[in-house]
Amino acid sequence: MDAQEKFENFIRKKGLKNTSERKRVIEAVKSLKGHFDTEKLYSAVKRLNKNVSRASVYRTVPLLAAAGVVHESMHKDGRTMYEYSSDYHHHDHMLCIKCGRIIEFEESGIEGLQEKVCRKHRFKMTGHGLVIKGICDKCV
Amino acid sequence: MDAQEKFENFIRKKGLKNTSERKRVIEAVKSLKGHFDTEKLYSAVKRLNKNVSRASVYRTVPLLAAAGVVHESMHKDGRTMYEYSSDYHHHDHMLCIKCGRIIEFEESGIEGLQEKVCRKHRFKMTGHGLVIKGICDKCV
DNA sequence: TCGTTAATTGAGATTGAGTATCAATATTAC
DNA sequence: GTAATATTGATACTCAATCTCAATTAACGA
Ligand SMILES: [Mn+2]
Ligand SMILES: [Mn+2]
Ligand SMILES: [Zn+2]
Ligand SMILES: [Zn+2]
Repeated sequence: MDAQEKFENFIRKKGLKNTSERKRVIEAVKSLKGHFDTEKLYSAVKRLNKNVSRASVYRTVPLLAAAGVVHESMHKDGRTMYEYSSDYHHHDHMLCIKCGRIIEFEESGIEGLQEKVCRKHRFKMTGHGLVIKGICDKCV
Repeated sequence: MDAQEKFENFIRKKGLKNTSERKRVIEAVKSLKGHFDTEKLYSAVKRLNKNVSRASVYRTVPLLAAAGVVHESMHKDGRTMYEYSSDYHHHDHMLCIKCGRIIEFEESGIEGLQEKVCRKHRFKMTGHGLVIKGICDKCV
């Protein structure tokens, strides 16, 4: 499903309004490759000559996350990083403390053990994030 | 090893100075139970009638982390949370999105799989953090 | 103990990401 | 089209975190 369409469904279900500003923010999201924070998204909006205020960009991001158009991926330098993927499926991240490179990985064994731990604590998981910090092979 | 002693060794190795302000910050760390951010630590310093400026408290925290006196545990509301433990051993966290409760857990299977993934990517892990978000048993 | 050197401190200014305000405007349902 | 309501944007504001720099202090060797 297309991002605009996905967001439209969400908006309708919530009784919100599908404004041109929100559409323009989604265009900017699509133009970005990789991981980004809200400030970077705001820059992308301006770069595309879309006129959306900083306030509205900041207000739109949580909606995009709730709609599943973007995914909160990790924290870097105290900022929440997001990522867009048309066909998202879950993964975790390694973060190189020297060059800042982000490596994505999947490990179903870890996912399974997380669920086991949650059952043990009667904890209803809604999301999780694993970040491994260290030094990547290019920085040794 | 005591926290003061541990920090002293670190300070000496780095050629820094063991000031009374730094000692007072460590006293404040010891007075805190559980997880805290830097602002909360600064409050604790004041509560103990220790006179250390905000700037120095903020400057000291990264040193404490580097010395292993405190451990960076997770991000909550965009803030880095730390924790002190005289006999620290690694654990991960569940965070209840309703009440804010933090549950600690250990799962050696996950630790092992992380190492496996790192070997696969030739990544030299220096640290990691897993946060599971969801709803705790008291909030169902 | 004294003096030299470099690290550290603190008060206050500054930065900057993120939020609040509120009148003007746009969207939706009917 | 109209009414009801959500949204926008310019701007002011908040507040954690950092920077500045003169004054202070720890460390160390003579
Ligand atoms: Mn990713
Ligand atoms: Mn903990
Ligand atoms: Zn690297
Ligand atoms: Zn709870």
